Amino acid sequence: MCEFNKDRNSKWFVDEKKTLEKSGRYIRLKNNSYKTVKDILVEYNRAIDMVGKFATRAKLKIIDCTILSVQQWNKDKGHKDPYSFKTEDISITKQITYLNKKIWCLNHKLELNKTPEKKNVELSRSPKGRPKLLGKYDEKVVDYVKKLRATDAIVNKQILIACATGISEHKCRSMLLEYGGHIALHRSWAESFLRRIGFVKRKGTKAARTLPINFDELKVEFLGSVSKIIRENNIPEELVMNVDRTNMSIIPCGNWTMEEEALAIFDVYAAHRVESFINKLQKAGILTKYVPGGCTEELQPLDLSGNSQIKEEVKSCFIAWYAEQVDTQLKAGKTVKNVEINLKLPNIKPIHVNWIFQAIQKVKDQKGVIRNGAVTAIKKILQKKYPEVKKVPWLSCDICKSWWHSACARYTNKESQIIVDDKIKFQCAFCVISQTPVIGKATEILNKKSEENKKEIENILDNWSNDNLGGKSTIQRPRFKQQQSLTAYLHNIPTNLEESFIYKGLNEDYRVNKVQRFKYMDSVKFSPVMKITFQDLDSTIKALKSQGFYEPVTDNMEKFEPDRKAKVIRWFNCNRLGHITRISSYKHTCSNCGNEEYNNSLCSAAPK
DNA sequence: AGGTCCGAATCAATTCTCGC
DNA sequence: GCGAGAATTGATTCGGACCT
Repeated sequence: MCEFNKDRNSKWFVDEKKTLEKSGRYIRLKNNSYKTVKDILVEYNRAIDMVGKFATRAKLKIIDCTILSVQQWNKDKGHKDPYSFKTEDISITKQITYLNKKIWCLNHKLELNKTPEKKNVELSRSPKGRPKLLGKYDEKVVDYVKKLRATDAIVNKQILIACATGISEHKCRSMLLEYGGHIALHRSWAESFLRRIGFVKRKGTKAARTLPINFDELKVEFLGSVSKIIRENNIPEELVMNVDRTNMSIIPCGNWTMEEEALAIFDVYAAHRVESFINKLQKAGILTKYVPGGCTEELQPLDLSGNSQIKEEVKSCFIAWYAEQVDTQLKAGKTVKNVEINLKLPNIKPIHVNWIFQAIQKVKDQKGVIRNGAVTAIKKILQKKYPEVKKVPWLSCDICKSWWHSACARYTNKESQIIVDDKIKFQCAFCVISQTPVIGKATEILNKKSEENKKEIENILDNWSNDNLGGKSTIQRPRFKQQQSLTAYLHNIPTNLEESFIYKGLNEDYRVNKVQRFKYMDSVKFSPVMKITFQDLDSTIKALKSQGFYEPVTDNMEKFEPDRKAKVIRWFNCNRLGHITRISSYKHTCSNCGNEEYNNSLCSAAPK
């Protein structure tokens, strides 16, 4: 707002000194030009700049200046001759009018530049829901994928995984599983990602082949030159040959140098049964065998093993290559949106051939591949014959070598897979019962039922119960170590017992070197397992034998695993061990007499 | 059978709301 | 300010359909 300013630095028209000299109340115009108006306008513009800079959402309007009469002011204050200020009034009115015009212009300008008013303004807040796997790099991947589609490039899950791996490798590789992080980019993640960003599947199309614009000219020229060559050189018709290349058979048909006879197994694809082909194989000393028609998928070992593995290997080669390309380009300073990878055949073909060689080399080293294929074939036939075993993973007992359905062993399919993959020791329920020290002791007790051994039984029971270490505590030798090891492990030791306490207690009977409590890797909490190092082998054996040590059954364990307690189950219907309803095909059996298809309620026999 | 795909269900990780 | 539970949203799993 513009008003008469009494500030002593003001350049406006108030001359305080003179008026104050006379009465201290009167005013008169000191400066009669527009110069001071220009100074005020500079200040207004500075204010507009400041507001625009720091208060972008503020609405600014400059209020115009009211006309003031010097005559009236001085008259009100009791001036003797207020009308002597008439000329000053005319001058000041002109100045104020000029200033107000300028203010009007400024206000009009502010109105035009004003940003449109936003309704329902949202304040920024943290995103809700589960955080994205790639965190802040997710946006980069979104940018890249959208850019790919914008340029009509193919977007699929493999490419997405590859590009996300590449970007992650460049930005923060330590978060990837292969570099010790926690992130593994799987197909399921890729699916979820594409769904999240609103991508749907479309049928891929190829650009239509278009003839060159000058095709007619080219055709005339080409045919003309061919006929010219034939004519000029007198080439007979039968010597005009057309040469082209086509797909090559995977099995080479000549130049083989095998000395001994070999066998090749083919499926009944027509090309494999051409007489000339068979003859060539025979000449090379290779016997042939055809998988019966309609059985290829059951009996072709390659289909059941190698082929899929090769494909997997090639696929992983592609992902690694693509990720590397993205990483390299980002390192070279390109932005995510500018990364371009040449997937055209001339570029990709030679690289692809290398991948195939790599894959074959890798699979070749896996000696079990073909054998597994054959096993799968047998399994398939079995599963057709016995549909109840379909899709149920099996576990082989390390001791008695019997096979158990994972469900019967009370493991989920996932757990079973881990047991198989990690070669974790599996003992069936029967073996666990017969092998555990507890049962061993119990059997020992039962065998001494006679009256004369009563005292001995009490002794065994007393020794067995060890209050100091907790009733459930057991001692075991690590199964992956050799027999001569001086170490043993105490299981189920309450976590409140300190190492020094155990050391002191054990040293009373055995020569112990060191007692060490294990801690969990993730939570750093105390584990109930303690490692004991004895001073000599005699002490070790003595300690182990005292707690019912049993011989290790496998010596190929790669890592220490605590004993898995097998859960023995019995199906209520057939009363057999190790079966559940879904799998059992046995008939109902009476739990009392053991007879099949006999109703318990009608059976009067004593329970067996 | 094995691979692929899809959608529903479920799990997981986070913020928001509300009562104390 | 704290904690329980609701709400929200991303990730993962699972089963069925389909194809070769």
